[in-house]
Amino acid sequence: MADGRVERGNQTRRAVLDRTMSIASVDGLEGLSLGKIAADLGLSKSGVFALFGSKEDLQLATVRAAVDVFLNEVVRPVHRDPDGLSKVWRLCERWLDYSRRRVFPGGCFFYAVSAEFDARPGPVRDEIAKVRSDWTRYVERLLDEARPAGGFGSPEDTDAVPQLAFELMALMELANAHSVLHGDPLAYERAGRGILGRLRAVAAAPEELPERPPVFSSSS
Amino acid sequence: MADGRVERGNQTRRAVLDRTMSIASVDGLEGLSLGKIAADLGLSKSGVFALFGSKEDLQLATVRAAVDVFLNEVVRPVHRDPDGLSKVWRLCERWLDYSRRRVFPGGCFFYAVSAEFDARPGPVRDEIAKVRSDWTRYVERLLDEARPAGGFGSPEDTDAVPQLAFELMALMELANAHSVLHGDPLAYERAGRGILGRLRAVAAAPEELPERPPVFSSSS
DNA sequence: TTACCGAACGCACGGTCGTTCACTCAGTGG
DNA sequence: CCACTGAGTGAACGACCGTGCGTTCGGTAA
Repeated sequence: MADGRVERGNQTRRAVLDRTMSIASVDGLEGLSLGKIAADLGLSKSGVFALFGSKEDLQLATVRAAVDVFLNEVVRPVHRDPDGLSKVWRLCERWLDYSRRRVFPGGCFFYAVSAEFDARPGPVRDEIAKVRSDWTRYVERLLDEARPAGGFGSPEDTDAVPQLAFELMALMELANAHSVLHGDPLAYERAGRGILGRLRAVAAAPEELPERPPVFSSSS
Repeated sequence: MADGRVERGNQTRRAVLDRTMSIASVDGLEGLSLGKIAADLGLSKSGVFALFGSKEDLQLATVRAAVDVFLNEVVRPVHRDPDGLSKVWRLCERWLDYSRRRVFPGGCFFYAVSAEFDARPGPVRDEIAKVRSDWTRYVERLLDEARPAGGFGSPEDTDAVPQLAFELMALMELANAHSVLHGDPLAYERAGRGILGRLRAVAAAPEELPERPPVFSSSS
């Protein structure tokens, strides 16, 4: 089996999700409208509906599709790099670039939908919370793996890694928020500077990290 | 003139805005519904509509009302304190407490509506952007005023203040986001620790700042 | 008293929303 | 060949949306 009927369905689903990811990053997952999507893609409203079963299922599918994009854009490019704080820095660089390049037109997809659903119980919020936990744990794991290589924090300070992960993620997210709201690319430079500052402060070999982040805002 | 008729209108307006601020911090400004609000307050839909002129005007009025709450909760309590990094720290403490106490049930009002409107042009987004700029400038001003007192950064490093303001705000906002999404008060401790770390790193007299933030997550 | 003003109401409007249902049609598996 | 399945259609549904209009009522000012 596989080709023909079901494959056509998968392609349509993919096309729908490409649209909904873009829309949701700007207008939120609640801003998705079956009618609008159908009109955009030249389909019938009921056809789009039937492909996903319900609006909530469409929202969940959109979140999962965005995870896949995020993994391709941010996580996988550095996944095989050698452990160390340089790898953490490259991951952060990828993240800032993912936001800066507007892979999703509204900036980071997960920033938008987290803020939208963070206080609204339900399956969508649960999925978003799970995705964010996974991301947090991944950053912490990379920092943990950098410990023997770069060495930072005293071994008994078990909170150094989550604390540092928290600070890095905070800088990345505000860069996204500030840049999208004010259209100011300088925010990415500030975040990069802050991240490098934190990483160099704990690094056993700071010279392996750049002194300054790449410049995105040409003021000349 | 003044009393009687128009005063009654002002009281109703205040009651409406109290509701809309709460709703918007959870469901967003787009989640406001004239019908719902009217039903909640025992008014007619058209009555609520007439009080504000349009839904967009209601959204704008809600943002401005939230600014007033924010000023009362965060800014004014420390406004007369003596300049210095201690004042900056107290401001950050007030902010974290404002988020933690859920002055707005969905956490920080401006975090919610910024993420909602950051990529959606229009008067509401412009108002939100202006409010955030004002807040940023206030933090930077306090840091600037702390310079002669506490002294930090070389005088020619004109970017030290905005950079530090960016990092402090990033930590505060992620604390709010993480706490609302995951119900985890530990985030406030992490933010406080990060903020104190940054402030103590630049302070001429670090002993005037606490070593650790107050503990909010009782794990015992 | 008379004239006016703003709050608040009731009603109806045009539109959009998510969802349902019966249906066609084409590819799949026995 | 036949039975079946899933993609996609089209019309209709009930609910809710923001908005406009005409009106009522009570407080204000001449």
